[in-house]
This record gives sequence, structure tokens and C-alpha cells, in this order.
Amino acid sequence: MAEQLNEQDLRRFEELELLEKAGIEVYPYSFNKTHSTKFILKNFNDEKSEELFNVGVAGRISAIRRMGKASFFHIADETGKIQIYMKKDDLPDFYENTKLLDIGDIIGVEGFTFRTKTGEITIHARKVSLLAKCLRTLPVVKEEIDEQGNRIVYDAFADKELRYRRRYVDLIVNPDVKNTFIKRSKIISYIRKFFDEKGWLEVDTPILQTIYGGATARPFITHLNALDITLYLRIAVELYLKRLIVGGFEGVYEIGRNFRNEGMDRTHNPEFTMLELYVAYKDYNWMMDLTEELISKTALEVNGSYEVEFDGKLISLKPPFRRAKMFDLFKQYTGYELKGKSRDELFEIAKKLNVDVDDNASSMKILDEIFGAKVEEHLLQPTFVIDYPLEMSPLAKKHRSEEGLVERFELFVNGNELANAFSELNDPRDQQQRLEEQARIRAAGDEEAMVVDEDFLYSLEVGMPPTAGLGIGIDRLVMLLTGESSIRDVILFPMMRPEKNK
RNA sequence: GACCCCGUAGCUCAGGCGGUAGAGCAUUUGACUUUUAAUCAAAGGGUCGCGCGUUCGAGUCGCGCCGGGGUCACCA
Repeated sequence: MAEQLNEQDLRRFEELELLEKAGIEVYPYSFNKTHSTKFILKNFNDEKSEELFNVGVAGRISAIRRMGKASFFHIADETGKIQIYMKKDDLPDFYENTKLLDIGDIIGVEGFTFRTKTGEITIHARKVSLLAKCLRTLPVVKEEIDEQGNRIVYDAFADKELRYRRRYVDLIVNPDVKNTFIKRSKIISYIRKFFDEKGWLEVDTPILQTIYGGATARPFITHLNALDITLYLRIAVELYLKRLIVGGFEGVYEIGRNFRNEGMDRTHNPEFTMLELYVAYKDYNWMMDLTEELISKTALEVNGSYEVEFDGKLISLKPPFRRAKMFDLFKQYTGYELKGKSRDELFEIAKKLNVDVDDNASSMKILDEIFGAKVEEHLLQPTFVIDYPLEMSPLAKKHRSEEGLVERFELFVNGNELANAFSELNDPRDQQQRLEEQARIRAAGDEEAMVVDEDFLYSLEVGMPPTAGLGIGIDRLVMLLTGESSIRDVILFPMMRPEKNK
């Protein structure tokens, strides 16, 4: 991308020098900002305008309308925009310099608040200070409010590549982007509050791990020079949080970054934020109730409503959520009873359903394919899919009454997986067998199968109480609650291929 | 990884039938002391993503590469 200075950028560097020559301190050290623009707009009272007679506001110039010996600016701070009125008579020494101000410059304005003829609350400047010059031309976005009160945006900054690579510009120019990330922050802090009130402990466990586990995925590999060993960036926090349950904590959670060295698309970024929660003495039924409470309350907290619009589809997060056993869903949407079927029978059924499967696919793989092709699309409204086949879930406890199944649920919303939870497997003998089975699959060439973690097995032998565990993909939850359909729109700095210098 | 679409001025986009590049905003100059997509007048600004080829001539056609978006696959 162009790092060169264009005509307009050159002019800005020139203006900086002209301002400096005019005796202006172009990079001062601070500014006495007394009010936010939002506060002023909310609290200005025409009857008592003297209350906001001495204000200091600061922000970035977003619009300029010069009219000879008077000018109107808009400046934007974190909370919003406010109009500034500058008049030559009131700024005798500075007014000439206002010609050297550009859209994007950061200024501080001291003055009094009034309402213009056309009714807009405005700061009448008594003193204007340059706080930082914007030396790079920003996209110019113009806005109009129509009679219905709708915001019409002209020439919005729309180039996705530049918006992601220069998120700071995106944030300056596209106010909705800022709102998305404010909402993201609110979602995460609400979840913390919700868990903290339950008395559970937020913990930090290693990101650099000698053995990675807790999920099936390929890791990022790195090296620790001090010990000359290979380390992996974590793909999940599961096994460490369970060790803490063994250690005697009864409720622990972690909200943190996981790293998976796999494909990137609309719902996958190589690093993503995961929430995991483990609570002792509980099972997955209890966890289902909790998940429902958490998701619905979070929606209400940040959106003021259980309803979410996604791609024009209306989704209701009002509890209770639908609960359906996995094999009942298969029966409902394919017409076939798949429970207890052999691998070859499943293969035949998949063919009849026109689901593409590899000739040598395992029965798990076939079930997964059929689920993805025939069932997921029906799970628009929140649905707990319950009781998965054992082979798909090496860390989940065997079902108390159903042979071949585990006590596991996944929450689907809008056809996407949002949460995954089990009654955690705490029998070390069973866990050992399952991990050894994973190791066999791995040896047979599946790079994503799990690695045996001997210390984790040792911890189970020390004894883990019955425990319920939950994982929620925070990025996907944020997507759901903001209506964004790309994970890149809910991650501030999404992974991008580096630009090549030409 | 496969396929489809896109890449033209700082931004948003037009041109695409091959003849040497256009609009709006932004910028510069001038006018304007309550404007608000301010207005009016004039001017400047482009290796048309990069490279190779076809052609008298390529932004336009072909091939390759780079970057982005989307669909699928892989994956949770």
C-alpha cells in the first residue's frame, strides 16, 4: 500500500510547519478537557446556559464549514460530536490559523455553550489549541439526517481490507464500528460480573504449554530458548481448569485467547477468545440451565431485548431454549433412525440423503456430515443439542443411561455452534482409554487428534469431583449479539496476510 | 486448497465495443461573520494492484503473480 505522500498529505506537512512558524505549539503536552460532548449535548439548558459557560472540549475535527470571517467545525470525541463556532472577532490572534486546520486534526476548544439559529447546541470558541495534527488524509464521510431522523452516510469508508488493516481509521470514520467494540466489552464485563456474583474464581492458566490439549486442533509451535524445548500455544484451557478443580476450587473460569493453526473464514480467526467455566458437583443438565440464563441475561443487558436480528432473520434468546437429543434431531430432519447403526449402514443412509462422504469416512465423520448438511440449517432459534456419541467427545463422561453416548450438549443459534459443555469425565481409567484411543487415531494420521497428557491423568487419579464444564466462543457470541456476520468485524485487529513490499 | 467476484485520484465510484482517463466529496485559490452533505467561481491531483504477452496502440483482451471479498472444502 502507498506509504508515499500524496498531494494532500504534503499540504498537511506544510501546514504543520506554517503553524509552527506562526508560533503555535503543535504538539503540546496536555489539555484541560472539562466535559465530554455527550455531557454537554445532554445537559445544555437554554434557560440556564451559564452552567456551561466555561467548558473545555477536545476531539478530532470531523467537518469544516468556513464562511469567511466565521467558521463552523464539528469535533468528535469518544462520546460523540459537537459543533464548534469560531468567529474572527473572538479569536483575533488565532483566526488566520484556522485555515491551516484540516479534517482529522485534534484540537482543544475553550468557550461557552449556546444554541444556534438552526437549533444546534454549539461551543462558541474563545480559545482554540492544536493538540495534534493529522498528517494523513482521512476518508471523508459526510452525513445527513433526513426528515425521518435517519442517518444517511455518503461515501462511507468501505474498503474492507483497509478498514481491517487500519482499524484506527475505521474507528475514527465509522461510528458503528466503535459501538460494536463497546458492546463487545460490555458483553465480556457482564459475563465476568455474572460469574463473580456466583462466587466463581477467574484464573489465568498457561498460554505456552509443553503439551496441548482440551480440543482437537492443530497448534502453533514455538520454542523456549532458556530450556531449549518446544512449546505450543494453547488450543484450549480445559485441562488446566480441571486441574484447578482437582486442587479444590469449586468454580473456576477463564476468558482468554486460544490459538488454532487452521483455516480462516467468516467464523474462524487463528486467535480467538474463549470462555471456559468448570463448576464442581454439577452435571450438564445444571449447566444447560446456567447457559440459558447467561446467554439470555447477557442479551438483555447489552441489547435491552431478547430479540436479535441476524441477516434479516429474527432470533429470540428468550428462555427456555429448545432442547433436543441429537438422534431425535436426526430422525426429525432426515427421517432416519441413526442410533445404533453400523458404519456401513450410516454410509448407505448418507448416500440416500445425498450427503457427500468419503468412502473411508468413520461413522463419527458420517454423522457429523449428516448433521452439518441436514440438521444445522434448522437450528435457527437457540437449540441445545443433547447427548453425543462417545467417540466424538473424548473428555465427556459416559451417559448415565444411554449406551454409547456421553453427557454433552452444544448450543446452536442461527445454525452455528455457540457453546459446548459436558458432564466432565472424571474416571481416570476411562479417560486414559479415551486418550489412548485418540493417540491411535493420531498415529493413524489425524493431526488434530489429542495428545496424551500424563500429568492431567495423574490429576484425575488424585481425584476430581463430579464437574460440569462449559465453553463459549466469545467472538461468536459477540457476532450474534451485534448482528455481525464476519468474525473480523468483532475482532479489533483480525489476522491479515502481511502486505508485500513492491 | 478449489471455484466465483473485485482492485481506476485521499474516499466513494463510473468507463470497459482496444485509440492514450472521468464524476461527487476531499485538496488549493478567491468570495462569504449562525452554517450543517453549507453555497458560488476557478485550479491542481492518476506508473487505472504488479509483471509478461497479443496489437501500430492495452485501464479495457490473454496468461501469471500479489492483495481483498464471497462460496465450498477443511475445521469447531
